[in-house]
Amino acid sequence: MARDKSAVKPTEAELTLLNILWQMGPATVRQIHDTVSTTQKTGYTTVLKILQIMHEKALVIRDESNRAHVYAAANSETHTQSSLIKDLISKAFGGSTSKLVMRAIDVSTSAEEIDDIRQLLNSLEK
Amino acid sequence: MARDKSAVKPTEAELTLLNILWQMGPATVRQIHDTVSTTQKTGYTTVLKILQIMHEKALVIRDESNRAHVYAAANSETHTQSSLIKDLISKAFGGSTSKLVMRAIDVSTSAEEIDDIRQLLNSLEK
DNA sequence: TAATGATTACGACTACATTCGTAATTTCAA
DNA sequence: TTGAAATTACGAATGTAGTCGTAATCATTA
Repeated sequence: MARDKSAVKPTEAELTLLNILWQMGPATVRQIHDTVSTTQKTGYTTVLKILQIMHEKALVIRDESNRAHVYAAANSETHTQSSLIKDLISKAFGGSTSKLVMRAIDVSTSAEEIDDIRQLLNSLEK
Repeated sequence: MARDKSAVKPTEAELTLLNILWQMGPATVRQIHDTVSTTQKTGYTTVLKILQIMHEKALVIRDESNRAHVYAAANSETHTQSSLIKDLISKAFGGSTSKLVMRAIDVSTSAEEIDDIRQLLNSLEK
């Protein structure tokens, strides 16, 4: 049975690459590796391999028309964030979104964060 | 270098058992297995093994004074929730709590959830 | 005391994640 | 056209998660 697309949860390394793709837009392995190298020491073929696996899992799409394949995230950042958050809510918050929000709020340290959240809530009040 | 206690992120199976321990309080392997069996078909020794690994990782504490060891969660549910949420914020939300809260809100389907969250925000307004 | 039943300990096996070396392939320039 | 550089493909090695069978240990009772 083929796995439902939304059921594929990216691993940690995969999420790192997705973040780069969301940031840069479609990119070659070379470009992705250059970017990831600024913060981590990861080999070129490691990045390549992970992208190939992500392609099998349909986490990325790939344009093979040129010598250097161009990879792009298959799902939007928003979509992925939602699926990760739903996963966490169901596994660690008994399915209660408000419990997660409560916890998120008391984890916020900076005043700006709290202010942002307050504004968010105000905009809900319309 | 010994791993910082708060750096230990429970795996999925481990989180399942932690949820049971938070619910039931300290319990034997037999009790935990009985509970987990109501929703999953997991062997007794599987549960035992995972608890032993969790003990090595210091995710649980263990009372060995009796024949049947009694296990208990080493950290509170709140503490663990906070650490999981911080992890998710840093890996999928660019470190922004308000982005996560925003996403959590538009993932809430039920009216009660939204109401709960609104009340939560109101109580912040004092 | 000895057998039975329950529990823990141990180790093996599968699957997946991560890493990277090496081979094969392709492109471009000399 | 051939060789160097870049890229993809392949596969191996390591580590962790999850699963469970079997052996060893312990306690109770017949």
